[in-house]
Amino acid sequence: MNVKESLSQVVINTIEELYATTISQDSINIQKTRKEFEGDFTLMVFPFVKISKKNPDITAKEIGDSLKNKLDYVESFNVVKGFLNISLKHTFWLDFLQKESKNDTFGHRTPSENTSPILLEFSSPNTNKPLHLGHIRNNLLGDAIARILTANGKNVIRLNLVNDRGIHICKSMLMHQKHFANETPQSTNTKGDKLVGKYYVAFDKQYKNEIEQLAESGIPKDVAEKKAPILLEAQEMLRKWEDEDKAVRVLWQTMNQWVYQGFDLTYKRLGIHFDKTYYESDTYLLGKKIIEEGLKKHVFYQHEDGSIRIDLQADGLDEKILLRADGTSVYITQDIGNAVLRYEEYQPSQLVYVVGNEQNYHFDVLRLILAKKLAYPWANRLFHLSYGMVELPSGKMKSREGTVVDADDLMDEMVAMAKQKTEELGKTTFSDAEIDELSETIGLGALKYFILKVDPKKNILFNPDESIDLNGNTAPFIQYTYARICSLLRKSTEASLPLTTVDISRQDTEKEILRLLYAYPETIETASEDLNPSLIANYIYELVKVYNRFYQETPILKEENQALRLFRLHLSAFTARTVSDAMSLLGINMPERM
RNA sequence: GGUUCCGUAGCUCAGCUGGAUAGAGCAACUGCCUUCUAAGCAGUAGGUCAUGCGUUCGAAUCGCAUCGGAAUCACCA
Repeated sequence: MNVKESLSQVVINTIEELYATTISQDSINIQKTRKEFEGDFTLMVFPFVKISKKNPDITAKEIGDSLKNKLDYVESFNVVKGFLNISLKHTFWLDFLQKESKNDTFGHRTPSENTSPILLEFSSPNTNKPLHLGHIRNNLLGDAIARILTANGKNVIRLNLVNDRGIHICKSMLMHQKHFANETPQSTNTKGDKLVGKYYVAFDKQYKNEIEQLAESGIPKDVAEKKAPILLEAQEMLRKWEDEDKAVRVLWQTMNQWVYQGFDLTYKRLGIHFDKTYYESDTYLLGKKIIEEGLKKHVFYQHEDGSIRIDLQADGLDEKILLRADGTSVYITQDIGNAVLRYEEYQPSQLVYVVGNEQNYHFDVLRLILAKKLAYPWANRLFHLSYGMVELPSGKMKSREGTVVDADDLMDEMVAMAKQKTEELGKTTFSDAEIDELSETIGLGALKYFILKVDPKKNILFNPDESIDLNGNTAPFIQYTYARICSLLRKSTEASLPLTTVDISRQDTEKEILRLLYAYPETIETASEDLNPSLIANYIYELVKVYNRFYQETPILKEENQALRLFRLHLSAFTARTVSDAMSLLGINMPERM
């Protein structure tokens, strides 16, 4: 039981004794004392004044007296208006440091293998174009959430669903066949996904030209968009693919392999991996049977044009197509099938989808159909982790128009910036190889932190001209703090000596650091429950900021009192470990020197 | 038009299960390296928390309305 819990329990008992009223846990609000007041934790007593029928100050004092009596670690308290500020004995904090600084899994829950897993789908790329900054956000969020859930003791299975078939892939294939048939990644010395992406852009260019030409010959634009010869050819190619035409399938296999080889490099550099990868070409027929069964049960109905539909107007949504008139499936059909497949395969406690907020409506429909129409009792376990778009000053990124920030280019740029900065600062004690490794750690760290520190549901504005900062609330700032502590520990000859008794009752900054460290487990818990890595990032920043103030203002190795010196050393080591652990939950590495 | 999300300092963001005087970073200005790594620290300046009404002892936080922005309402994924 942690302090807040035991304080809460005693408050409940006290209110019962003093005022003969039973209150619930929910009505108790205890938080970290604000730094301008004295104390460690603060209880709001306003909710109890109606019960006590006394003014807030008297009520606070009565509760404070009781807490002090009943809990031996409560040192004192003060009352400011209706706020009861509770100070713990300094030995409480020393004990905490002593115990947890040796605990390698501080803040983590031990993983429970036997519980039903959480399925976490993320990334889910199309194979017709390379990954861009928007995909980076998706991948980083998915990866960080997987790590955070695991730290909170959950059994997480990372899923990727690769969209490897469809008209968009045919567009790239067609352009390759028509204009670039001799090209391979090797022959052009190009990353496979980049090469295929080039064809996709080329298709769009030709398509637009054809529409324009048709329009000039007097054909209305909306008709031209459907009749452009190049589009018809792509559609024909998709039909051949579905008929398993050998030549088309071979080309498709070949080009997808190119893309996968490219993606693998990008994933590897980002530090992303999956436990299982599904391919849409294997699963795209999945939902059809369920729809047909639903039709028999009159959950769905057949429209006069032959398509199968569902009317969701009673639930505030619209009519939705589930199967086309020709019997082929649409996206929602596949997702219904996928969800059922996954449920049957894993019996998950949750199915989380990391997908952009542009698909909010889609997931509303999906959950509604699964829950209300198909009556799957597990449908409420579906959770759409909806994140905001990454926008440029010019607006949304569009692959087809080439207005994207390419994932690989951005990583290169960040690493180059880190390297330049390192050289500017005159870090001369590193070998070339060490500089490269350090630049990778710093550059990628800066990128990841930049993305993950923002609340997932908010849009991110990325200005390529300003790029990503390396100062202030950034990963390099945090990494630097870590490296400085590592340096202290390397220099000290006492780092392995045990903590000894020391009076820290007046060490306010140190106690503030300890209070923050104490909050690490609950931070992981909240981030896990909310599926929100930004809570971890903000926590780290707060901790590091206070530590830096301490580092700057207070002698550590140079402290003459050995007991105090050891205390500060242990505190520093514990901070470094916790910061590093928290950063690892964001997938960010830490350098021991920088 | 319907639905959902967003609106906090010049810019980028914290703070939101209601709590004390709304915080950081960037940009600007001022100090601090003969002392543990200055990728740092301290300070100055910058706010009608979009607006209005309501609920409450207490509202940036909750509710309603209005205004602004985004997404979506596909036989695309």
